[in-house]
Amino acid sequence: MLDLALLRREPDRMRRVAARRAIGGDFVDDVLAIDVRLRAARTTAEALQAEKNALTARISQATDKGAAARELRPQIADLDARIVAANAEIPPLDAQIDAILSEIPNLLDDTVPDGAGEDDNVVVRDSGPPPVATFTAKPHYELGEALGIIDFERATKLSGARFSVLRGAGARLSRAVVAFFLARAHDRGYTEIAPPLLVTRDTMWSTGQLTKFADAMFRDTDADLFMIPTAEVPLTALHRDEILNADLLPLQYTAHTPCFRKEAGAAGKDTRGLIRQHQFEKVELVWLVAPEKSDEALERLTADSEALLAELELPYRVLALCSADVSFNAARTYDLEVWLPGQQLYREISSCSNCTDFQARRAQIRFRREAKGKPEFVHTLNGSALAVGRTLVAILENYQREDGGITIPRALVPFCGFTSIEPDGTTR
RNA sequence: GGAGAGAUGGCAGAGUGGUCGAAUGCAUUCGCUUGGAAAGCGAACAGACUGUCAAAGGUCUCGGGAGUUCGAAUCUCCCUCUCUCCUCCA
Repeated sequence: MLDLALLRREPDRMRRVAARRAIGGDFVDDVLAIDVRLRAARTTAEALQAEKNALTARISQATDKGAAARELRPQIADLDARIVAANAEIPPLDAQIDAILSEIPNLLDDTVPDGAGEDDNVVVRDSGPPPVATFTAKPHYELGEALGIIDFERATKLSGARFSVLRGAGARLSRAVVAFFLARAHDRGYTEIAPPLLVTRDTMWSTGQLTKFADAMFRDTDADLFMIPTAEVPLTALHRDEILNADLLPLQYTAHTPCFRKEAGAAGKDTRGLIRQHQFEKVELVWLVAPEKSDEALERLTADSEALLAELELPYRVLALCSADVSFNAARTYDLEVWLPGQQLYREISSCSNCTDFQARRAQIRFRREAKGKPEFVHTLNGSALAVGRTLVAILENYQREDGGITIPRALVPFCGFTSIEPDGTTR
């Protein structure tokens, strides 16, 4: 949620952001026009109310309250009518502003490169050129099925398209990846959380997902609960409606959860393999920090995610998303992309964003610098560290052997207890 | 799913129609005291909006909404949530 006061103060700034994000900027003038009317209506109503309160106070102070009440009743009745009329104007105006404001995306950081789409994202660094293979690498879905560790056919039988069954070494490897990610997050100071996977509408709204993923979410309509599309939601909303002590900051949380997405807008895209599933696992990192620390926090959060790829010795690159590709909540985003030799392309495996005060304002997450200080909004950041399914994909494709077997990355061996998956699906 | 109890400021907890945004205690902050600290004493201490250079001031909020009344934390109705017991259950 954008700050209305900021919009009022610097409308041109929002107009520029709208242009850079390639969305229409009419809403700026719409909001400002409604805001003028709203404030006028409020002032009028409040002045009348103050008048009435003064009369009521006179009755309270009178010795003969009954007499005073009888005497002032006509005046009060007249004020009442005018107050009702003045107040009636407020809710519709309020609702109009809320409706517009809650659909406006976050401001963009000045460092975000201009661009019209994902092709304009800027590579800021990489782990070097992807290695040249000595044989033709296969895509992970062929490898997985041949090894008997991923079963797409039976998943479809159980649940339809975009689901998968992991089996044997595949399931074990996946679990090891999660354990590895969580262990590293712990080492780096994150507090592990095991959150609910179903959250209320309020929670979902508070982190900005209800707009962004509105059609993309699975939900139970009876209880009006939503299945989380990412652990960002419960982790960020953990301190919703709280005023934190400054010495608690920064808060660093991690969680391993399944994520559920309808992928309604992705019909026909990535239909093969583990890349785009209705249900996938992810380890998420979330920071709550003081505003002046969020730039630095984004670098550290990104570095924490990046270190996992480096330790797994997977080829990757880091992208600064361009203005048109930065998502609704974020002011600035780094994507981590991993090289997939089976498909000869880089693929997103993590997205690390600084959401500044945008989610904090929706979720009312504040902190106080001093005992008597005014509450301020925290800045929230989130990033994947990492997407588990896509990590599995990357491992299969990058660590495949010519005979169809898989070598386990060294860093993972202590977590899964085997060093390879043989062509027949057994482990060594 | 059945029955009952409850929801007040950071916490605990008073307050059943009128100077109540709210006693008191704890916590916190500042001052006095002290060589320093503790104790003691004094003071400050909810959030939002509006207003101002800054103030003063104004409006709203005692889970949420509607109502009764000149006036509601207090009375009425609806909703939500929490707790306890029973039932069920990993």
